Amino acid sequence: MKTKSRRLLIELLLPTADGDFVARYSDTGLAALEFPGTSTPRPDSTAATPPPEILRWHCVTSRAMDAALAGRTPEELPPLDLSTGTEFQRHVWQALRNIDCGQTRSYSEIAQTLGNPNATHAVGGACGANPIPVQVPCHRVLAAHARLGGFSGGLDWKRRLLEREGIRFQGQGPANHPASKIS
DNA sequence: CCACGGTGGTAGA
DNA sequence: TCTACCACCGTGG
Repeated sequence: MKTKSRRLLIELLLPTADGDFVARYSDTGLAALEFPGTSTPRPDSTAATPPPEILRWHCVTSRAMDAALAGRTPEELPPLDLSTGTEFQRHVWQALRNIDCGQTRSYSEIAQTLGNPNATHAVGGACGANPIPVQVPCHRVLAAHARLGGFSGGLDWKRRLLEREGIRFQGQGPANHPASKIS
């Protein structure tokens, strides 16, 4: 394996009802997804014609986004290239993928799943480093007591995604709530 | 080594 | 309910 030949990053515009996302592909699959307005305003075209395979993946990604943004589980996903993260991060991302649509987990629950019950804060960091938001559902991770918690892409997006899935959450009270727990 | 987070929990105001 | 602080962890400088 020497030099990871994944420098091949092709950017493609991904129009949705919620705006134009930008998808980036490596030679092994979808490597990143960016919310509308954030970064790369133009996918650019200098990169000649993308390989047919990538165009096919992009098609799948497009359908997957339409479904996800509508609060449904995509029927098919393109191969995901999550090789960029550290091992810990990849474990977290994998755990995120195990959360079904409409369900949630807390940062500490994810930490427990990884067998590292005290790495809750680190889990938050890994979620923030998630290169493929929406499809790798980092938005389904809430803080303790179903509090909203944070979100790299902006809390407005997190709320929207959760609402589309019919998920209920507490107002983002900045403080903790020792009382009334949800069992 | 140090500082910083998408945290969690406690203790006081 | 909100702020202040501490404990814990993985990352990056």
